[in-house]
Amino acid sequence: MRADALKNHEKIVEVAAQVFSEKGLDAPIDDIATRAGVGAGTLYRHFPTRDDLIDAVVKSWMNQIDAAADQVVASGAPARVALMEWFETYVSRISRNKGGPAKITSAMGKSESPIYSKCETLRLANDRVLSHLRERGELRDGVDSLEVCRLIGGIAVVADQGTLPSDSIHSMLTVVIEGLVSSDHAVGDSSRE
Amino acid sequence: MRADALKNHEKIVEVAAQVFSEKGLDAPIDDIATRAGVGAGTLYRHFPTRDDLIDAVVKSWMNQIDAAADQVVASGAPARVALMEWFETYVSRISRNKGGPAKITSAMGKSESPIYSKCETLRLANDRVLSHLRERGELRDGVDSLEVCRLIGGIAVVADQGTLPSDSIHSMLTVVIEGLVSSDHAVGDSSRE
DNA sequence: CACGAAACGGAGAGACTCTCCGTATACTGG
DNA sequence: CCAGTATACGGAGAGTCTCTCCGTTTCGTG
Repeated sequence: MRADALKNHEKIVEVAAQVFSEKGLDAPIDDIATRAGVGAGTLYRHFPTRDDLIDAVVKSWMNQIDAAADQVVASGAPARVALMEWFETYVSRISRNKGGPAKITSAMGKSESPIYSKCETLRLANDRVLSHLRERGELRDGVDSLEVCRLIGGIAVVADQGTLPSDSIHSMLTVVIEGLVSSDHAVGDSSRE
Repeated sequence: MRADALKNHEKIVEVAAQVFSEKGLDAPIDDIATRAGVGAGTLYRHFPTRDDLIDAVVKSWMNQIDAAADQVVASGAPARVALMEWFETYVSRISRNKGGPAKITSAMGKSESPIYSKCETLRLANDRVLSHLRERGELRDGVDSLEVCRLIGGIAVVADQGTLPSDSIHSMLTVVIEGLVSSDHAVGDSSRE
């Protein structure tokens, strides 16, 4: 790769991250090109589709997902607490940019998507958390990791469009979590309201 | 209203229903105008925004929602069965057109939306089903009707973008249902897999 | 330093939304 | 039945965005 090409590549990703966080993932591509000081043609050569650009932007914070999952597993917290913490992290990460939940969740399980590898990272992290709880017998049978990702993704998508009361996400997550934990693990006192 | 205006109004709604079902709710407005044999100006005068048009199209099948809810209530089925039937109806109705789940669920609770009244119909129907089950003590405490609509809407949104395995929706609904039913109502044999 | 490959950039085509306003048509009173 | 007017029509066109094409510029090597 030529030096000027590399410089432009980095500049575009940097600016895209900025613009995406200001205007959401639907921000005009031309805006990004202009603000990066390159022509539209240059941007499209580096990133043929919008998803390729998103992929590059998202890459930087994806490893935080792994760390969060590992931490939840290591904490050894009971299922309800662990899942709530993990799911809230999951939702907040994919919701970092407006339009993010829809983009990411719709690419889940589609191996041809440019952002598939990021979705895999999410799914595998989720899998680690679920497997850990399953080993301890705290999870209902027949729970599939990909479906849980979609379920949580669905909540994030809904939350992303229009402003929900802040505790609304929490309530929805509670329902899902109750649906996931094994029924022979009674609800603790504090969880009931 | 002048006779020609009325005729155009009806024609536009009829064509829009057709086009929306072919191309989804994002179909070009101009296409609808052309196929209805009117100018763009005419269409926009009748329906200033896309949502106004969607509202008119959706109106026709919204009463089927009420009927479905009433039937589920009248059947007296146990919570898990009743909810599954109701939620599957809910999902399939709002998914009739591509883009429908997102449109409808994002307008949920936003009284300024042109399709708010349709969302209210959905929410109230859902409320009837939930209230009925709550009276019979089959529902967990603290379940809010609007949040359940959003939760199911989230599943529908995810299902709407990209083709999911057909039983995937069923599995996700199962999780939500398990999270909604009261924990002192044990799972029946057939529901476990 | 010169030359070929690599990269640049912006003009412009195509798709879509939405408005504006000159023209045409339906209704009403005489 | 025939104005006259309010109402409605329609499509040209401006604005926005995406994406491509290709003439021009720049890099880096021999």
